Amino acid sequence: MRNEEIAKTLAAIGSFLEMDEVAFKPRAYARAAEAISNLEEETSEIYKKGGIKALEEIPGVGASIAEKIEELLKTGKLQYYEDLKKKHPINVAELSSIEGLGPKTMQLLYKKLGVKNLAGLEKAVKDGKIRKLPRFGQKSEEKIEKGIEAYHRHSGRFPIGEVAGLAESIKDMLWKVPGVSRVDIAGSFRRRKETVGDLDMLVISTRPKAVMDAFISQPDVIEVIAHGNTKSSVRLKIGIDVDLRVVNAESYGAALAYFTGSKPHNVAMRQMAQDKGWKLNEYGLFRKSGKGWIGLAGKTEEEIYEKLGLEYVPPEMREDLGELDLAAVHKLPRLIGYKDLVGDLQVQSNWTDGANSIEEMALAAEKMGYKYVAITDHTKRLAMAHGLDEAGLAKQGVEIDRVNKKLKGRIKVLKGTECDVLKDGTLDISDKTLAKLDIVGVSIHSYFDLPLKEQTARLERAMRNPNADIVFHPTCRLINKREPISIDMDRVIKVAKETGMVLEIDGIPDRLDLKDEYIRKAVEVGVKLSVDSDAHAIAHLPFASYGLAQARRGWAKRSDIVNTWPLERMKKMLKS
DNA sequence: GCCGTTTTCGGCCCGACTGTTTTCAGTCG
Repeated sequence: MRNEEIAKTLAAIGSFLEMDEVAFKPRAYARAAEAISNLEEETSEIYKKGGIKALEEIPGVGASIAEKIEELLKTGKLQYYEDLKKKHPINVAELSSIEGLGPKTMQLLYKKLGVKNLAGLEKAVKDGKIRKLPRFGQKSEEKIEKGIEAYHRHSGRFPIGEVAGLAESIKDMLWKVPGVSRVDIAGSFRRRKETVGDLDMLVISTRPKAVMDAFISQPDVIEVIAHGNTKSSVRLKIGIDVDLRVVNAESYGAALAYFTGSKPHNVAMRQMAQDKGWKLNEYGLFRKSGKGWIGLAGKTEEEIYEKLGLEYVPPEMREDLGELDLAAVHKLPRLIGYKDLVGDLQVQSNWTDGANSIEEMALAAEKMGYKYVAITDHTKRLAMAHGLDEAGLAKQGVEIDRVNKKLKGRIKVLKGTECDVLKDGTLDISDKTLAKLDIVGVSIHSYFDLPLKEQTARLERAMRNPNADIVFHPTCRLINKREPISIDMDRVIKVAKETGMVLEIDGIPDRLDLKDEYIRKAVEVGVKLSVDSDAHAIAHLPFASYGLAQARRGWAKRSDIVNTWPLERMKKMLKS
């Protein structure tokens, strides 16, 4: 049983318990569900390795829930859950994906109208039955109807690179509204999570109404979900929701921290405030004084962290994954900066499937401020990309020599390749040819569905080739499109450590591969990484910044990323 | 049901918006 299914089951239990008005347990189950769905490793693997004790190590999972997970893993069923389902024959997982529908509403719809699932809900809406329920009216019914439409249109999260342009354009639009003196995009976007579910915008304005009106009348708005004085919420054509909050300057920092999240990070922060007898909310940090509260901080995020005795935590680290412990002792790692790259180690040219010539790519890389760029075209197995063979690589080398001569002193073009890893782990270019190149990236483009053991052995063999330097996009995933290959990443990291192999963070928005969690594992054991754009055209070179964001989310320092280093040092680091 | 540098009992984040109510419950983030 996969994590997703376990999480869904636990979440459903939480909802059932909420219907029964059980105290505190619903949140406990919801938290456990959240924790499971955020795990990178499969719970079944954790259980296989460490048994029930290992399950209890998962934050939010205690003895009781661990037992229930064990039952699910062993039997594929859970009696406790089955009993609850018998009591409430409601498809909670399905219905809870409808915006605005919580456990209490589901229960009411079931009791009064017999609604058990989405199909039943759609029928009830169609028959106009919902508006007649107590506490319901025409508007509530319409809201549910719109929720159903939205569900059919889009359910899921967007890769951050796909909405970045949109987010920035809304920000620009808000800036132009009279009275606005600051705009930020908060939420998971600010934390640079690989995908975002919605966008949270924050503004300071002397004229809130003007901002709200401008916001809800943007051309792309297809629905206004909420429209108040301090908060509005809209749904855009592409299916993403955008929230906007207007706050005053005095509490801007508190609001920015609050709406940046993550939720667990915020909860932990608030707990810290509470432990001091203080209160932290989106308006500021307060201490009690007689009947009222006195503000301690709120204008900036920095002063809130400081008052709580914490080092300032960069947004990318705010996931409650240990950063607050380090912040409390002022030992946060100094994360790699967004301007620290001096080269790009994966770039394709029009010698294979790229759009631009080697010289054009080199000049564009120079404009990015880089000192070097590796041309890494595909190799022969990738026929669809017109991959190069040994002779092709030799010919390309001559052209690179020519460009280097021309651009001498401006930028250095490195001879590289994105060499295909064949099914058995051998490379599809001869060692003799590879040995002549500056940089050999290896990557998998076929047989994505080999079993774990075989796939891991395949990549390991490629990594042990003495000419191989970097593993490009190691897990081969495409966000929202293709699952990562089944591979033992602990093993890959270990082999990288042993062989001096570099692992890549590919910055293409729907790759972001390695992902943050694996980056952190690699960084912890001292495996070196590269952050590349994987550009197939000049316009793609800035993709590296998405890779940098993930590097920061993986707590990488400048020293962990080889293409922040000067050329000679970087080359020395590479194998042979 | 979980959790712990005030711990193994007694706490558990908190406020805005909506729709339908005349004071609040439900949902969301």
